[in-house]
Amino acid sequence: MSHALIKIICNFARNYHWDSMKKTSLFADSEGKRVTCRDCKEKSCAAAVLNLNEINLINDNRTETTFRKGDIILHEGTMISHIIYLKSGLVKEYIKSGSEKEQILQIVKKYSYLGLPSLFGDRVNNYSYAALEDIKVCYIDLNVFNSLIKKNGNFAYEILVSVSRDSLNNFHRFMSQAKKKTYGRVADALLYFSRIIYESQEFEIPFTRQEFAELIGIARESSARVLAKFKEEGILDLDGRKIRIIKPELLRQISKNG
Amino acid sequence: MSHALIKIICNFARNYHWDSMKKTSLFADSEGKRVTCRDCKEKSCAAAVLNLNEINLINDNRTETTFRKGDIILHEGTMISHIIYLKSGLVKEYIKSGSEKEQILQIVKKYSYLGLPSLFGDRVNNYSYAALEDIKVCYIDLNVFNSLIKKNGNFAYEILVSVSRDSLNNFHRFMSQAKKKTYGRVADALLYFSRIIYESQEFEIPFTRQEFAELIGIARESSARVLAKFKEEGILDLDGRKIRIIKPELLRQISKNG
DNA sequence: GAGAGCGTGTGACATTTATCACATTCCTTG
DNA sequence: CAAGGAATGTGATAAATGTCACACGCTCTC
Repeated sequence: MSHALIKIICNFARNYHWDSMKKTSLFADSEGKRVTCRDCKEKSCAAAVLNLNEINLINDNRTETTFRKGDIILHEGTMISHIIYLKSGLVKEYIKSGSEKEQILQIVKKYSYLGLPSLFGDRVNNYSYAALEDIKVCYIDLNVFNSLIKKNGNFAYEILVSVSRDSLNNFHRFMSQAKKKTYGRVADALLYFSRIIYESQEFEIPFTRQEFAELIGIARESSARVLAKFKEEGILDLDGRKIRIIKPELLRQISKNG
Repeated sequence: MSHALIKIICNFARNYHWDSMKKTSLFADSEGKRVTCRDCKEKSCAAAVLNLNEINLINDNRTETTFRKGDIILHEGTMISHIIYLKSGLVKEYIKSGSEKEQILQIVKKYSYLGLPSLFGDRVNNYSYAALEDIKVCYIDLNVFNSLIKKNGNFAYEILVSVSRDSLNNFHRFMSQAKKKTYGRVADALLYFSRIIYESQEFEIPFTRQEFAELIGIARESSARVLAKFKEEGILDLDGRKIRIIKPELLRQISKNG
């Protein structure tokens, strides 16, 4: 069965995406170890880290499901029972600090796992997750996932890459929040949405101004004022929740200066 | 050679420490896989994840060295050439934002690796490291370390645990900074030193007031005022850089309220 | 022991940012 | 379409925090 078309885990350099044959169809050689991705242009996609048996093992122990916008996927404090992989859509990670209003921590985009660090910690979900739009997720059996990590060092290595990258990203993002003033924070948030979340100069944030302000840790009114000033200065175009960044270099400048 | 006394990597639940026979003497059975730690009381220490061959491989490819207080261990921007493991002492992790004054990110204490997430990222050191006191470190060959991760899934899993735990810790710490006001930040910093770094109510911070203030992202004068107020309220005792926390529960209260 | 240099604490003031109040717009629902 | 409520923008004000200035005390050196 050389070069058979198979369901497979495709290393997308940054993360994995679990998909049906249709979306990430891959060719595998007779051992199922060397694969070629038809869709994915990432170089590291050329070699998958799982063999055919491992791939089948995962496919036999995963379920796929959908959530509607606003649905809660995970509650903080609950035990981790499955690995949850986000196939499509955006998810917000948040905590409810003492039954008050929620605190948004970050936005998770597709091709990411939800709460991976918690898995290797105390196995209790540290954060809650809710869908910002209609999403698709995969539930993977915890034991299967863990045994794969322990049996297949290359797979473990790729997971390490994923966790490390998230760790560094979060570190940078929070550094910025902890050390910067209002203008720098807003600029950072806009660049974050533009470069990391939407990868576009133009996007529509899935938040009210209130939530947006809470995300970056300032007051609602302050965020409105800063956005208005950015618009006035021609840095961006503003239409409700639609934002178009016109002069990203100025935002970077503002971010740099704190 | 059943139960031979060997040099070994001992899983200290949170991290690893590399040590000579003298300090972490372990018994291993004939395969060298099951070990018992004589000193360490941690439960997870009962089973090491490396066999005798792997242990010897690492011991043959590591060097141990010391740094003096103030010495720079790693410069940001340089390529990662070795895994650096901190055997004893405190190290500060910092960045030099644009040749200006340095920005301290965190304190690293013994039994930690330096810059592990960077290793699995782009292999460039993201941060600089300098010794806050006289320290001992181990340099481990990068290829040996990586091949161990890929060949031994259990070892990889333990590294994953370590990276994940750091990631969660940092996340919590920066959350606190990003969302809290001056009093909450100072309280957090004091609890951080007391509980995580020194594990004691009484300690001497290795920083000037200026550096302390920069670490938590406030002005020097503000930190002095807050500390003075804490002293006035009987929350702590203050003598220069020596700090004795008298009422930790009040600090936790302040931290909680922002 | 005198002086320089650094780290530190504290008051006065300036700036930033949050809070409050309210008008306007937008969206939903009947 | 009308009405109500939520979301938003903006001015006035208060509170928090940074900045500046300066004095004190400690250490080091000559």
